[in-house]
Amino acid sequence: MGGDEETCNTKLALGLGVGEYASRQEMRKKEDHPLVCLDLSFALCPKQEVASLGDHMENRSSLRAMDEDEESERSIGTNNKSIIMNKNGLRKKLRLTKEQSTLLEESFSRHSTLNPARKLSLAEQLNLKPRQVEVWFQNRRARTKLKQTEVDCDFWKKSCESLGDENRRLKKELQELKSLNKNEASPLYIQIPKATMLSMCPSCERMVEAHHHNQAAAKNTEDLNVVRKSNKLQGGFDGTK
DNA sequence: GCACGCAAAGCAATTACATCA
DNA sequence: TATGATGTAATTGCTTTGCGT
Repeated sequence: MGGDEETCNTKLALGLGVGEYASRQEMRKKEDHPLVCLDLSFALCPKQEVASLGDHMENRSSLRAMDEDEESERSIGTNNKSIIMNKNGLRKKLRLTKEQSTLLEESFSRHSTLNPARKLSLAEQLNLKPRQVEVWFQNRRARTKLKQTEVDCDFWKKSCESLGDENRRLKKELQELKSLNKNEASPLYIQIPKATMLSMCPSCERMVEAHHHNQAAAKNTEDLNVVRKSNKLQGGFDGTK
């Protein structure tokens, strides 16, 4: 963004936006008695900019977003990369096209993290801002993690249920043996087969014995950490941290 | 070698918009 | 048509990591 535009935005934000910015709900409340001056600040000074200006300029997240927005705002009017606002000055939410989603998914399946070069090239390819590509990957990683958590949760739930069943069965067996022992005083030695239950851990995809579940869980966490570390390393080789 | 500050990147939590039933 | 549920883009605030001084 050019220096002039930046100055303009800042002045508008301080003069008109800060203190006057309202959430959507507040906006709705105010619709009965709209303040004319608000429209200007909404249209020219997005929420995060107002917040960062109002709070503290050292907020790095906001500055990061601002930097990239400023960078891409150079292309305002030339394509659809700019922030689209509706008539109320509220940000219109982007919906990715099927093609964009497909390409992002393909890219994600190859590598779930981005390096700056890949981010830029994807953004260029998809006609999106680099920040939007970055956000998509972040949200995608979160979705993947959530899915995995659900799978893990399901697995442990089932494991818990079958362990309960096994426990009940063994208790019953013990009772039977005890009563048998009372009736027949003979010191008969019965070898009870070790209760073994094999199941597949969804995360590490190992066969684990039921009584080793806790150990497996610990190992599982370890494995995940190793994967995370190696991913980070790979990212590092790609040029990311 | 150690402490410090800074920037970049990632993540969790949350917000807010769009869509659908 | 209004409304609640759901999916997801976007924001915010924090932590971690690497690098220069």
